[in-house]
Amino acid sequence: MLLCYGERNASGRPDSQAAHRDGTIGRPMDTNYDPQKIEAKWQKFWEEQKLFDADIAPGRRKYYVLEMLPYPSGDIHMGHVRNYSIGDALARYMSMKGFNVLHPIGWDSFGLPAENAAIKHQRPPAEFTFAYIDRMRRQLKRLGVSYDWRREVTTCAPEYYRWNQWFFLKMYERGLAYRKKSRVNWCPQCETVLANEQVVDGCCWRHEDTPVVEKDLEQWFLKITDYAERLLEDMKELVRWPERVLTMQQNWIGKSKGTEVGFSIDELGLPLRVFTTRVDTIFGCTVVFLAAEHPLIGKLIAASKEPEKLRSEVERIKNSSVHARVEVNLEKDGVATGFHARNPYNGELVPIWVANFVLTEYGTGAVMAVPAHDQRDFEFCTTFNLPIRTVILPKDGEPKAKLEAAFTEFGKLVNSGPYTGLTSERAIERMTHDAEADGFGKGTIQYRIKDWGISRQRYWGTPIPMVYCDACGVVPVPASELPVLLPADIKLTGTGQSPLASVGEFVTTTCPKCGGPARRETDTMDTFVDSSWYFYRYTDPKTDSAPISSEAVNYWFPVDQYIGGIEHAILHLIYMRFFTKVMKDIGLVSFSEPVARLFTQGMVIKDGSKMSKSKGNVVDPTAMFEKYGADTVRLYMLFAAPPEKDLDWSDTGIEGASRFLNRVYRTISKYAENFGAVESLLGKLPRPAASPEYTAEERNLLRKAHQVLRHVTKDMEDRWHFNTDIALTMELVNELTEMDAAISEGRIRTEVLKETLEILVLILALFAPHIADELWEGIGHSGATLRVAWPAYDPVLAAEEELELPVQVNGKLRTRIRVAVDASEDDIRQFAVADEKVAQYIDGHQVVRVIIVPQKLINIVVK
RNA sequence: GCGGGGGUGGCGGAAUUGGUAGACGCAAGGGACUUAAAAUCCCUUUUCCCUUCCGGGAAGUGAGGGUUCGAUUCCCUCCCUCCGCACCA
Repeated sequence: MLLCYGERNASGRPDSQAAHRDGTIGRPMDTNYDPQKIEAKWQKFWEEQKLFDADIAPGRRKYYVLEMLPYPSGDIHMGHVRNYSIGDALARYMSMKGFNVLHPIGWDSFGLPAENAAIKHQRPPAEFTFAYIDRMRRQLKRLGVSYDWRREVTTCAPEYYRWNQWFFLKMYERGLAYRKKSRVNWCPQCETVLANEQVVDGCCWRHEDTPVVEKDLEQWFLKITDYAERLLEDMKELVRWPERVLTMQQNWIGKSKGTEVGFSIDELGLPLRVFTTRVDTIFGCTVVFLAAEHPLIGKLIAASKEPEKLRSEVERIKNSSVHARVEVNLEKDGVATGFHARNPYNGELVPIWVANFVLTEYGTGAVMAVPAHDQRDFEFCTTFNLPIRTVILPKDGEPKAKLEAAFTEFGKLVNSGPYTGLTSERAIERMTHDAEADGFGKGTIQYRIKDWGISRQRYWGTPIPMVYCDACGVVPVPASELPVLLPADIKLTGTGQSPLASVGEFVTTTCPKCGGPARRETDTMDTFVDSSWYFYRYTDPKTDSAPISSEAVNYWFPVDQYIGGIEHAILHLIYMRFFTKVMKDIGLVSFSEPVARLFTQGMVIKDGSKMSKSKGNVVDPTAMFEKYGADTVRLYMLFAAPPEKDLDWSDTGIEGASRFLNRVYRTISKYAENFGAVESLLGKLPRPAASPEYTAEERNLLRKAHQVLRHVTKDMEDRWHFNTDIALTMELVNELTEMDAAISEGRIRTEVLKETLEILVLILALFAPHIADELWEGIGHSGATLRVAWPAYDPVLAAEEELELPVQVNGKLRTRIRVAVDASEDDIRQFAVADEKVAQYIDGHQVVRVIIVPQKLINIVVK
């Protein structure tokens, strides 16, 4: 039925694909749409053509599309399919626009699930991991995403993780990696430590029902706090990031400006510093609170008249303190220490209490309590009958006779010695200044963010490249000796001990400094280290003299578009920014922010909740590929909702997507005869002078086609509402169906039909690339659509000639009139008033005003 | 409590700068084709009301108010819902 490439070659046109050895390329279209056959055919062709291989091409505009790399859990899920379908539509569009597109993928392949599976089945984690990677790679290839597979990065490979170790050593050199004993969050399920970012509502981020417990352990930390200010400051560059993500990061960093004030413990003559953002309220301070873990507590107990009693009381507070809490609202609790603190502003002595809501890690671990102007202090002092003194009045208003809650707003100072009468704003300034002048305090900035604890007592991660020597202490492994390899033979027990500690040949080593006997560090790194820089490695995954190659990074960076789930808003996306800043400081890169634009897609949900094994509502993508083909699954993913919103999976919805592709296939295969010799005018702007006069029917068809092309082009540039792009593509197919008679009877010339079908196929190439390539071949072209330049729409053809304008009388729609696009306002007015229906509504009334909005509507106002 | 989304037919969703509300798809109902079924094609489908088939009217985008010739869109008050943060001094 269709042309053969043989025929066309006979006419003298070159066609490299006709000789393709496979034998399926260049054959006529089948009558029926067979996605399995078509998708296999084109995936093979793409691979053989090295269609997605991207190389540095100086002078050519590049575009780096990045999607979050998957953890190899064994099977891809619908969230991946959605993420990668969005990325692929963009990558393909940018390729067709002529950009040199880098579109890589890799595996976030260290981590707990593989280790847990390994313990269960008594097989090495590497075995699971590599088997799963193979399986998921096949699944992703089945999806047909335009990845440059030569650039695949696997984070658990020594060639990759050695550079994690290298970064660690660089940070250690600069004092950014350090070890300290600290209270850590421990997940009894994971049998390891969690970063603060990984604790959600007091529970583990992976085990929502498992409360985190606390342990004191020697841990390695990365000093992200040194970068807190820059992480905030550089957000100015992130203009193309979702506001939501920036806000979440801002809250996480939690900058607050305040004053540190030196109180002193009167009985012991010890200094006691507190941090406050409201130094203007300090004359209302009636108590000082300590956290139960405050470093001075020991001394207080020792000096106490009743040390045992105080010790047990403090122990009680510790147990009820905010650390252990899982539920949201904790009763205020505390105990008086019997000691007193002297307020340096007025010399007053106030009692020192230990309170359960005071955090050790924030500020100085001690706070001045101003019950009249802080709600928490108010609640505490009310409970324990401590004095409350008002020192701030509302700027315009009387104080309440009886306080029912703290007045926490700014106001005017009273009862505040020399500062009485000042506004809060002025007082904060003056009082901080005076403290600095007198040396008992200073203005400071506090951050909520804490250093990033990266030690994990697990096996399947990057070994931390440090050595403990009895003579030299803690010694870094020299960079020349990297990687410190993860031993392959190991028995995993899951007891909570670092598994590496039981591997004698790993632990026993010599000191790099003195050559004496030494032990290796047996903790491994948090896997978020791996994902903090993997997207640099893609640009030159084989380079082995440095983590990155400057030439490659300079060409490909920044990442033009990063696409992934919102769940990484503060974890991965803040670590990644931190790493880049460190890389800048050590001279590896010249910029501060790696990602120019971020897009966070919505989740795929079913029956109202996120797909999960426990809920039993998981839809397996590979089963869908088998049933409908990858193109249908992609099309449905993009059609069912705009990409930033959650997407409801519907079994009948995907049927609709499948029906549509079948319909497109049928429609095109029906018309696509004899196209070989015909040249369309697509993309030729302006149309050549000799181009044909179109009939009304031809104009209608071309108008619709170019309007759809216009919409899709504009949408791809910014808005990404693929659902509307696909809806319009459906409208175009509907239009073709409606014009079936005109086409069959030859009233639409072949070049017009061909142009329309070309537009249809090239748009489809973004969302359903396999069928698009098949149809592209079917209508007389050769090769992949990816190599076809994205066609420019013709604004003249897309323009409407006649409009249907709604006519309103007093804002109510009464009729519609058809007018030429260029009709004058006078003409339109006359038309409208002359209309029979309109006349009914204005008869007997006075026309007050006639509003004509060009191209939009007419509104006649009557009285 | 604070911060940020969102609320449109039976369902997913359109309406991009204030200008025809419900595009497109799903589901449902009816019809054609078929021995039959599947597939496909055609028609109907916001609600209510009037009407003898033609056709016509009113209401309608969470609720109430405001601005405007005109509001899903802008402003105010409130309700619901989702997400993030949450004793951070």
